[in-house]
Amino acid sequence: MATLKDVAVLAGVSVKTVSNVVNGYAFVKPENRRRVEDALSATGYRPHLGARNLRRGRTGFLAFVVPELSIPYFGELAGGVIAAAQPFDWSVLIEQTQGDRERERATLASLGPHLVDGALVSPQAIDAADLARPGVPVVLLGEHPLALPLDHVGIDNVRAAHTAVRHLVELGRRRIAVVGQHPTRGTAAQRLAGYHRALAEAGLPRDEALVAEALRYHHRDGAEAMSVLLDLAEPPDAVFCFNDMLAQGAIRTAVDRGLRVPDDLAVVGFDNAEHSAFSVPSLTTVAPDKAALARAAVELVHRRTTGADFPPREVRIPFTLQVRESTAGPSRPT
Amino acid sequence: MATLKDVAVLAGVSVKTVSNVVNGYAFVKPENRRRVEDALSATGYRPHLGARNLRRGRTGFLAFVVPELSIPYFGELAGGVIAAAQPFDWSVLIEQTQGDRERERATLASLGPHLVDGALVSPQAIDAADLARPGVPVVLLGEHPLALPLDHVGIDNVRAAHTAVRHLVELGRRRIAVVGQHPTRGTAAQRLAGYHRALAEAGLPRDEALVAEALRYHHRDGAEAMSVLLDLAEPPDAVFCFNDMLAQGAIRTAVDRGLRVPDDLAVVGFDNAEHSAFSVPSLTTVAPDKAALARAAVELVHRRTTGADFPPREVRIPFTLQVRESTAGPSRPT
DNA sequence: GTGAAAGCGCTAACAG
DNA sequence: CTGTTAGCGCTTTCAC
Repeated sequence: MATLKDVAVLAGVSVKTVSNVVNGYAFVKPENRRRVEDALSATGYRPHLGARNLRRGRTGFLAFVVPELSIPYFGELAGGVIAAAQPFDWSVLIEQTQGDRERERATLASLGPHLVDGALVSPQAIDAADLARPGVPVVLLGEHPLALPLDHVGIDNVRAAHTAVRHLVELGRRRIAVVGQHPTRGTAAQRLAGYHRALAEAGLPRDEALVAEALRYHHRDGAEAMSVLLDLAEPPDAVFCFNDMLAQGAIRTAVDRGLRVPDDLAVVGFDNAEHSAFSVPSLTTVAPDKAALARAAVELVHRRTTGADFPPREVRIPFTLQVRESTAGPSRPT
Repeated sequence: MATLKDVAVLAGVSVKTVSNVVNGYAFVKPENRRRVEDALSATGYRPHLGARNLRRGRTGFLAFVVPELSIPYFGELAGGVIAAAQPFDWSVLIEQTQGDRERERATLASLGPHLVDGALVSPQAIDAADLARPGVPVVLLGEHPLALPLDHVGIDNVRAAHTAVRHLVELGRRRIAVVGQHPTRGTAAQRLAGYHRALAEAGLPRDEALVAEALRYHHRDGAEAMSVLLDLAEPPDAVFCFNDMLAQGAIRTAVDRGLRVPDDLAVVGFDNAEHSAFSVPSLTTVAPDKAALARAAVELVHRRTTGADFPPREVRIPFTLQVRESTAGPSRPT
């Protein structure tokens, strides 16, 4: 590979001049500029980003820490983050933690300024003590487990859950269950709060038996939780699941037991995975604006990396409730 | 951040000695080793990977070039690649091309040895002329568009398609359609060949009207293609889709038209997305061993980066046909 | 065993 | 406007 020096020798100028041309510095003698440009294309020169960044004191990388890329929501979000980071000349480094607290801790700890300029984190299991700042700006994306003074970009989870459950109430459902309660996940607590608020407003009693836990938020977890709920003496007539995979798993269990969705059981999900618009039945779900989420998070962490100093920001991204067949649809022909 | 030099000064030794300790060089005087280790933990030293790699002449990065991370198949694959790259101390750089030929070309061209040590590529639209080697080892993953002498890791697409279609034949289906034909995608041609072979073996006629194109392989494309197929004078009684999203979209259209799956229309997909085991009906699909795919590809590109010289390798990863409700299930109660 | 010094490819002072 | 030089943080000869 050609280096700056090679180009300089070929063009008969100094490295500085070549560097000036490469970096678009305006004041270069036209004659020299031409010769440099010729040499540039003759050698097929490409700057060594590592060396440039070493010199500039930046790394050129942004970390995106997620539980698993195989969860469609994070896949979609990651795509958005990569796209949003491009204008800032950032390459995105994706780190998977499997939602494991120890790995989240280790990952965060390893994220020094040597490796990345900043980080976007969707923490699952981590708690306050673990979030010792890794020395680079961190913006929490989606999850915000703690009342910590950290930048956060997300939707209003309490309000979103409230909207979802109120929708079920308005459809006349009385025994509304929830799937996805989680011991440490901050958004789970917030969504549960929104659920409780909606119940209270509707004058419906709380029933702890209707709150089902899920640890991994995959289809299987939703299916299993639903199974337990349907075994109750008084099974629910509706269920609000904390993500779409849980919801699809829940629907699967309901159908296996011969229930009709939404007639016997109405189901609401969360995240609006692409699939949910096409499933049978299609899934009513809370739809955050994922592209806006990614963009806002990248922009915020960028401002931090420029040294901007302001109090921790809480950025709220809009969401909508996508009403589909799993709550409002025609009962499917049999 | 502490540098090697800082540590050296604190420990009262030279940089070299510190470097030796950090890199696990055996012969360091115990006394010095202790002092260095103390200084190391006192300063919280972490090596600057960029600088190390600059010096070592490697980048520490592996590129993974995909159309879109929001496609669950690529999300799952990316997760596997990240995991498989870890043992080689590689961070994975994911590049999205949106399946666009120009962006694929540009991405490949930008992948110099300055940026990454190697690349894994799932090319969608690119053709021979564009695959001018970017100067680093490239391994094709999944797709292999051309009869080019390049390393390739994938499943036997002809055989996989043949297996899928034979399954439909054995169920007694006679008008078997295909969704996902594509002008440049190599795997599409291979899957079509497998389809034709299975038809021929069964003594079924070819009918060009039963071959539907799809450009983006999302749900919507499958839904639209299915719609056209169902409008035929003689609509199909089975359809083989080139990925699971197309298949789910096709099912959606069938259901919307009041057809029963699998009774009126049997559907087979490709990729075995996690979702397909839980959808209603669950989807019969070709299931490649994705973890093995990722592992084999990473290992192969690693061997290339060590300078190993051997003729282009073709690595075949096993697959299975997951038979589920969309072909063999009970007709769903109505 | 360890120190001094060179240099990976690049940019930023600083002269000129 | 352009050349020279130092140095980002690290590893690696090469002496000692």
